[in-house]
Amino acid sequence: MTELTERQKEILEKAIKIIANDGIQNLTIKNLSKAIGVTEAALYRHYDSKHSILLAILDLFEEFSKAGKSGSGLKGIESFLMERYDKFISNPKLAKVMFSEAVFINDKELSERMRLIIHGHRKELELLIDEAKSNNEILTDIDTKSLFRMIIGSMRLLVIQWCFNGYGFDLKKEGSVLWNNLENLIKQR
Amino acid sequence: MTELTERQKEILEKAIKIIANDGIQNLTIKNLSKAIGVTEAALYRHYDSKHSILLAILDLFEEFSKAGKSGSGLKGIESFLMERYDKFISNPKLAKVMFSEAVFINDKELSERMRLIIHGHRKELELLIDEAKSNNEILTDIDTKSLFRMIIGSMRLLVIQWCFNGYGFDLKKEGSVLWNNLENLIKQR
Amino acid sequence: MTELTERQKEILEKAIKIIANDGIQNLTIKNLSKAIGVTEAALYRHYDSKHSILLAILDLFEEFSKAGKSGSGLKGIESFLMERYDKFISNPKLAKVMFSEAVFINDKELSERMRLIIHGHRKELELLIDEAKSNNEILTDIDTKSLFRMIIGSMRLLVIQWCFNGYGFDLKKEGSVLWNNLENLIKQR
Amino acid sequence: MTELTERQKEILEKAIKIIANDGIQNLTIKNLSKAIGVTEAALYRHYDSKHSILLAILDLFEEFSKAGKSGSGLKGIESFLMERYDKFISNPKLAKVMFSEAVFINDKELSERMRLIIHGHRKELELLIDEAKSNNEILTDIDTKSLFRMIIGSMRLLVIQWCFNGYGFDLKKEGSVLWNNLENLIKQR
DNA sequence: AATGAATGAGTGTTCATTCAT
DNA sequence: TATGAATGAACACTCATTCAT
Repeated sequence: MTELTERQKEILEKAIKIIANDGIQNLTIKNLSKAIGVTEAALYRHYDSKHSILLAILDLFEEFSKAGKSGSGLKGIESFLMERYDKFISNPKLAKVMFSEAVFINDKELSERMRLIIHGHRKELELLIDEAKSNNEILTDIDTKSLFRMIIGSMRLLVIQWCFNGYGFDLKKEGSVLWNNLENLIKQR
Repeated sequence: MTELTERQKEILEKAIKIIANDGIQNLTIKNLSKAIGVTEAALYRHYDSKHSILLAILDLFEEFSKAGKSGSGLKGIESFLMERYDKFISNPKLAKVMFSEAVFINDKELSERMRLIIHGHRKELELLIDEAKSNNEILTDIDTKSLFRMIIGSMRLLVIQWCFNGYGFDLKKEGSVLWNNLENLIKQR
Repeated sequence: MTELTERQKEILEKAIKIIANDGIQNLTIKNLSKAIGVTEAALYRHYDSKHSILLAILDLFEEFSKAGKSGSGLKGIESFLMERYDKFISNPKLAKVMFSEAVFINDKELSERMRLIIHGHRKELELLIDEAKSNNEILTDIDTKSLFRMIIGSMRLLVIQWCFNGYGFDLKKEGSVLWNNLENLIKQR
Repeated sequence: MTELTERQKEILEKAIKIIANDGIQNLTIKNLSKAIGVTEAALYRHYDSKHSILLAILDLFEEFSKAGKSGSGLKGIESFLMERYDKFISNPKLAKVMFSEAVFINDKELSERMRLIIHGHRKELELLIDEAKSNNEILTDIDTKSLFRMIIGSMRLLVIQWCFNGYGFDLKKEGSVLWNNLENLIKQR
């Protein structure tokens, strides 16, 4: 919420990079300060603990994954997906960290916040799915939960594959193909 | 694949439990030995390093996720999924760890092995998908990659939800519903 | 209460020595482990924190200052004092630490326990003073609080002088002189 | 003895407060600057090190405990005590710090100066005691050292009790009672 | 097969202090 | 006069591992 200083932005960016590349276990104050090129003590001018750095990363998640609310129903689902692909492309490392839910597992406060963010996304998409059903745009005889799992599950797997392949393919294009195929399947014929 | 002693089995079981509940960061020799009820030094009688314990967990993964090869084509896909659900139910903690790919991220050897296991699964399922296409059991105008992402992606998300909900719903039943819905969508009409 | 191991005794002894000679501020795990001749980590086999080492020192205080209950009334007061002088002589460093109440000031738990120990001593001595009054052994027209302050205050100052003079005089002898003088003053004539 | 600026006075006052309340260990530049409401760096405009702040506190001690030289012999002793009680009441926190000799123990220069101040007081009072003896105002068969220990020891204990009780009783009144009682005991009859 | 004691490297964090602005 | 940013050393403590018993 509060404005971040340049140093704070740098700290978060480098921290995300470390987590994405080498795992949470390698996010140490020492590694982080080395990556930035200052001493360990210097970090504490900008964040008063490692924990607060992780909290700030979660703030970034939240900011990052705020929807643009463009469209409703079936169109809205597509926007939801495509917007997310765009965002992931704009910050691939952050995407990788976001999809490693285990990252925050060992801290009650962090994992709870992560849970809330994910929960928010689900509610948002389920709403769009129900809208699309009401509009008779998609099949109504498949339960919303299953549709959600297909849509988000396949997207998640695609993004994970992209991350673990070193971002080596065009996520947006593959994402479009995936969605077109899925859309055709669930569309009301 | 040498036989595991009782103690070794106990060590792996407790290690998996710790990772699943509290994250990799809390898998320390101290925590592990405490969970088992021996001294830290005692662990080294059974495994000669923490690294080799993690390797043994990956062996378990491999063992665990070996397919029973029952059926081909569409029937094979269903068996593949249902078998997996059964296995996850039989060892929920291991399931949780398996789906946290970030767990092994910070060790080249471990993450490479993990990658290979996942790759094996993909090849296996892609084969079944192509079979089903050849048999004209499922739509042929959807690319195999997309089908794979839908099938496995939705399954993964379902299992993750199950894990993070504390195994609080009937995974097999929900998995069946999910598959039936998806099967109906992709079946040749 | 629980038996101390040889190492634990050594740790406490060296810790007391450091506090007595160089102040609480110099009681660091590093200094302490160096004084003992082991690594810092080794200390944690024997006490699980610096805090618990300080608590153990307070246990020692308590043990140390338990009265032998020899005598009542005026005789009891003398015994109380002489026993204490004997104890201080038997462990001069501990005496020095005991008389630096500020040592534990910055820890709620420690300072509270210290307070209780001191309070116990006061009650004990006040009882003896009141007994001596009842027995008509000492003047009854001086309030007990004042008598307590004279007796214990002068003893404390003597011990402090002894400590800060490097234990350079005969505490027992000086203590006897002090007490004889004070006794003559307060005795019923 | 150069004049202190307002800021310097404030720094010393807050430093004394911190030492009195939370112990020397909590007198850090960070805590001190926070208490004053400036940055850590700002302190160094006014004192060039933590050490020199402590030295300045000792200057204050010296200033603080300079006798008014009102009276000689027995009257002088009373004045000595009552003046001190007045001063302690006027600056209770400083009193508390002054009676925690361990505060300066870990610095050769500081502890030596403290020793000298205390030594000065002793000489001063011993002079008065000897005067009172010469005047035949007090008993001459008690050695001066013992008298000193009774007078100063009991006063010290009273002040310490006052400090650790949160200054919760009337020090002057209790001090008068104590002295009257002691005076009656040692007066030539 | 297990223990108690130890270790060297590393953990997150705080210390007093400096320096450019 | 004061600040924000930095530093090197130290802080209490934990890590995986070793070794004699």
